[in-house]
Amino acid sequence: MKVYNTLTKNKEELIPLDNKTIRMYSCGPTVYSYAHIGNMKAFLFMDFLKRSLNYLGYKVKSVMNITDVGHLVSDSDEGEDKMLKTAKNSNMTPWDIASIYTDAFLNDIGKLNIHRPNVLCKASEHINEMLDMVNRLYDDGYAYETSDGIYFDISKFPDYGKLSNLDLEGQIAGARVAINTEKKHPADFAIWKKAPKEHIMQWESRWGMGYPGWHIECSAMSRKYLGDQFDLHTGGVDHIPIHHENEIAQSNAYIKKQAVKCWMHCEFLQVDNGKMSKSIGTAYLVSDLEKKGFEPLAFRYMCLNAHYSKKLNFTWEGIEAAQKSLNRLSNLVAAHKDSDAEADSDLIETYKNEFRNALEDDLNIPLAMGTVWNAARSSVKSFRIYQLLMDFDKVLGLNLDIKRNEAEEEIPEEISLLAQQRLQARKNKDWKKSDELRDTIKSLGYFINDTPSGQIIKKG
RNA sequence: GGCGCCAUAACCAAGCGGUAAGGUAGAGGUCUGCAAAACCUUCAUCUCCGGUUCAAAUCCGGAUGGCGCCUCCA
Repeated sequence: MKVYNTLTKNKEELIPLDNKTIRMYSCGPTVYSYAHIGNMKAFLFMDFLKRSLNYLGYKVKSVMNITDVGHLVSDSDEGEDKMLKTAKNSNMTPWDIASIYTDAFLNDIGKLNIHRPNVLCKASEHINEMLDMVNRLYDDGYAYETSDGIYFDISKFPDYGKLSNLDLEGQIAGARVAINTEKKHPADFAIWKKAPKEHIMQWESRWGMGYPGWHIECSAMSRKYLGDQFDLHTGGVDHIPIHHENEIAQSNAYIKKQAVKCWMHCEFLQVDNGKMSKSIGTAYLVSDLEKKGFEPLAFRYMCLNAHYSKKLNFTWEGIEAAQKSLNRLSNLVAAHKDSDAEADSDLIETYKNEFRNALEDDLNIPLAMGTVWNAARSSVKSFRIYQLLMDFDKVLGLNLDIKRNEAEEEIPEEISLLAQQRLQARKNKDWKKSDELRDTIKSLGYFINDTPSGQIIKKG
C-alpha cells in the first residue's frame, strides 16, 4: 500500500519497520465536551485506514489517546486547561467531566462502527511516562525553565517546522497571541506547567507540583505502547502546524532518532461550504443525525464517498443522499444473498482487484466505492457476489447485511386499527375509502406502504 | 499580512497525459387499483485565457472564483 506522507510530501510504499506489524498512533479526543461529526471524520479515517491495512494483509497495532488533562484552551500553551474550564463551569471535577465525555465518545464511535484501537490510553494515567521525557529533555538541554513551566527550546531542534513548512520568522510576525516574554522563541512550547495551588489536577515533579503540557502526552504514550520508532501517525490537518510539529521535536530529541516514519492527515469536514462552527450551530453531533432520522452509518457512508485528504462538504441534502444510497446498497446485497444464480468468476476477480488497487493507492475508498456499486448492480444476482460485497464490507463497515428500511417499529394501537380498516377497504376494493384512511394515517405521522406481502407501517 | 488547498453535470464525488468511475436528484420504464418502495434504462467534455504535446480534465503560465490554516478545533 502506498500512502501520502505529510513529512516527505510524497506517496510512499508502506513497509512495517519491523517487517511484521504496522504500528500506528492516532490523535484522539480531548474529552471536555461532545465530539462533533467533524471530529468523527478523523476517527473514521483512522478506522478506514486500519481496516484497509488489515484487508490488504498487514498486521496492525493501533493506539489512540484520550486527553483528559493538559490541553489548554489554546494549542500553543495559552489560557486555561480545557478540562478545568469545563469542570468549573459545570460544578464538577475534571475527572467527572472526563468520564462523561469519554463514555459519550465511545458510544459515538460504536454507532459509527469504528473499531476500538488496540490500546486506548488516558493522559492522566501516564504522568510518569511524561515526566520521564520532560526530565530527560531538560537534562539533555532541550528544555529550559521559566516561572510558569518547562519549555522546549526549538532552537535546539533544527528540523522544527519541517512537517508544516513553517517559516518561523514569518510566523512570529503574524502571531496574534500575547507574547510570553520568558520564552526564548515564540514557538517554544510547554512540556510541563507549574500548577497554581487551586489547580485541581496536579502532580509532583522536581519543579514542584505541576501538570503536563498537551503535546507531551502523545509522545510519551506512543513511545510506551509502540516503541521508540513506529510506522504511522494520524490526525487532522489542524494538528500539523503546532501539535505534530511539537511532537516530532520532543520525540526525536528524546530518542535522538526519527520517531515516526509516516504522518497522515485527514482534511476537515465543512458544513454548507464553510467552516463548521459551534457558534453558528453547525457543529452537529452524531445524536443530531439520529434525531433527524438518519443512521450514524449514513454519515460513515458519506465519508467513504470522498477522499480523506479532501475537504468534505456536509449538508442535510448530502446525508439524505447518503442514507438512500446505503439503503439501496443493502437491498442489493440482500438480493444477491437470496439468489442462487452463478456469477462469472473472472468478473469477481476483476472487482476484487479493482477494490484492492483502489485501497492500495493512498486509501482511495471513493474509487473503491465505484467498484462496490458496479458489483452490487451487476445484472446477475449471485450468492458469490453477496460474499464479495460482505468481504468489501470488512473495510467499509456499513453492516450491509442488515435489512434497512424495513425496521419493525412500535405502532400505536390507534394507527394499527386504522390500518386494519384500510386493509378491509382494500379487500372490498373500496379504493376511495382506502385512500382516505391512508391520508388520515399520514396526518397522524405514519406512512403506509403496500407491498406484495401486505401493508408496512412506518413512522414519518 | 504570511502559508496552503480547491475549481469536474442540479448536488456529492473519482480521475495523476490516451479520449469523463460511482452515488443522489431529474427523465423514461417494469411492478402496483392508486401512491410509495424496489428494480432497470438514461443524463457532463471537465471555471476562463494562453502554452507544451501526435494526444490535456490531467503538465506549465496567467486570470477569475471559492475555502482553509496562522486564533479553539479532527
